[in-house]
Amino acid sequence: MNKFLKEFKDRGFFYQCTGEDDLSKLLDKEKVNGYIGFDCTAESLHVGSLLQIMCLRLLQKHGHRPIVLLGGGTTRIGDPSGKDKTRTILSEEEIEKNIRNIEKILKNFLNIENPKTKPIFVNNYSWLKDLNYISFLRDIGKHFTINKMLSFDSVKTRLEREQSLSYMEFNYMILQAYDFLELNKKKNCSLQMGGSDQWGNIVNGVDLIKRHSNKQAYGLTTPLITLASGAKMGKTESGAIWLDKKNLSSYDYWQFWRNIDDGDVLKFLKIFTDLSLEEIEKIKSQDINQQKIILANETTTMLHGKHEAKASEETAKKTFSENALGSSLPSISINKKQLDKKLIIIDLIILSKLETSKSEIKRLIKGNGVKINNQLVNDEKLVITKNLFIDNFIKVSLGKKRHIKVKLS
RNA sequence: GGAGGGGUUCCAGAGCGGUCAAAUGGGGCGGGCUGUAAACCCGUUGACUUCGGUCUUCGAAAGUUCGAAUCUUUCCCCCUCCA
Repeated sequence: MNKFLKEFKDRGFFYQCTGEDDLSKLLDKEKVNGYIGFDCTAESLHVGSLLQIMCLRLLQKHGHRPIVLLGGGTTRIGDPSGKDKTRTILSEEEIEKNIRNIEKILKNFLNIENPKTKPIFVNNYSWLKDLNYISFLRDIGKHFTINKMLSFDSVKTRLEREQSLSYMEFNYMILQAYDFLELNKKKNCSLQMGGSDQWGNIVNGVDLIKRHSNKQAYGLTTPLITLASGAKMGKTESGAIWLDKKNLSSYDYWQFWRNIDDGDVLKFLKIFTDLSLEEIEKIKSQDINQQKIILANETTTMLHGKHEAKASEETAKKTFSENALGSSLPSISINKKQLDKKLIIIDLIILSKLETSKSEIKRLIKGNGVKINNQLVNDEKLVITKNLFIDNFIKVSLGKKRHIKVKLS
C-alpha cells in the first residue's frame, strides 16, 4: 500500500475511499494534488476542522500538494448537509473577511516554504461567479439526474421532514462536484478529502469528472471524531475551541488538550500530532498525565509555536501545582479609578468575562467556588482593595479550572 | 385532500385555572473523592435586586377571568394515520 495511505490508515484518519487500489498506485507513481474545501461561514476555524487540516498536512508530508478550497462561492449558497434549516446567508464583505482569516490560520499548519509541495489556496467564487446558466446546465447539469439527487441524505432528510429545501441549496451538491471538476482541470487535482458527511458530495465530483472529462479522480473521507463523552469535537460548553489567538488564548488551547479524556489521548496523539507512531508507542507507557502534557505541547506548538506551548505548560504548572501566577494566564487590567468606586467581587468577575450572570456568581460564592489569590470568598459584597494586589496582580478563580489574572494599572 | 396528536425552561419530558420560575431525567456549573481524568456522592441550574421583592419565560397574537403554561378564538409550525 502507498505510504501516505498506510499512514493515513494507521493514524486513524481513514473512513472510506473510492478506488482504493488505483488511488494507492497513483500516489506511488506521481505527486498528487489533493483538496479539501472549507466553509467560510465563521470568521475562524475551530478544532472541529483540525482533522481535515491534519489530512492536508499529512498529504504534504508525503510529498504531495495540498489544495485549500475556500468556499467563497458555495458559502453564498449554504450546504444543506446536516442542517435542518436554511442557513442565514452572509454578506459579501463578511465572507471575504472570513476567507482572509481562515487562510491565515491554515498557513500555520501547512508548509508554505517548500516550492514542490507549497499549498495552493483557491476561492471557488472565482469560477462560480461568472457561470453562464444555460451553458452550465448543458455541460454540467446534464450529468446529474434528479432521481439520484433526491436520494442523497442531505436532501432526503429535509424532504422527509417536510422542511423546505430551496432550489438554491438543492444546487449545492452540483456546485461542489463542479468545484472538483474545475480543480481537476485547472490544478490537476485528482483527490478530494473530507469528513464522512461529505461522502455524497465527493462521490458526485468523482462521477462528474468521469462523465465530463473521462478522467479518474478519487475521494477519501475521515470518520467523525467525537470525544469520549460523545460530544462533537470543537465545541465545549464554555465555547468553541478556536484556532486563533484572537478568539482563544494559547493557554486555553493548551488546556483543552490537557483536559482530554483518558480514553482519547492515544487516538488524539495519532491524529493531531506529528509524533511518529513509534514515538507514540513509547509515550504509551508513560504516566497518563504526562501523555496529556505531551499532547497539549505538541498541538499547541503546531499552532502557536514552541514558545507559547512552553509558557502554557509553565503557567499550568504554576496554576495547578503551585497555586502561583503564570505568565500566560489570561488577564485583564483595571485602573485605580475603578477601585475608588468600590468595585465588588461580583462586578470584577463580570469585567473579567469569566462569567456573565450576577446570579450565577452569587451561586458560585455560596457554593465555595470563588477564590481570590487562592483564598475562598464568602462575602458576595467583598470590595476589591489595593492591598489585595500582590505585585500589582490578583488572581481570580472560578472553580478549579477557570482562572484570570487582574492587573492594576 | 381527509382524520387525529402535539409545540413547555440548554435537551428530553411532566403539568392541564391559583400552592408554577414550573415535577423528573440528561447536560452544565460548583463542592467532595482523585490525577487539572473517568466513575461515584452532595449541592445548584431564568434575570435583576437596596434581599422586602421586581421583571421576563411554557409556538405567536388576541380574549375570558380577581388570577392562565393550563380555558376560548385566530394564525404559524411539527408528527402520525388514511387518500
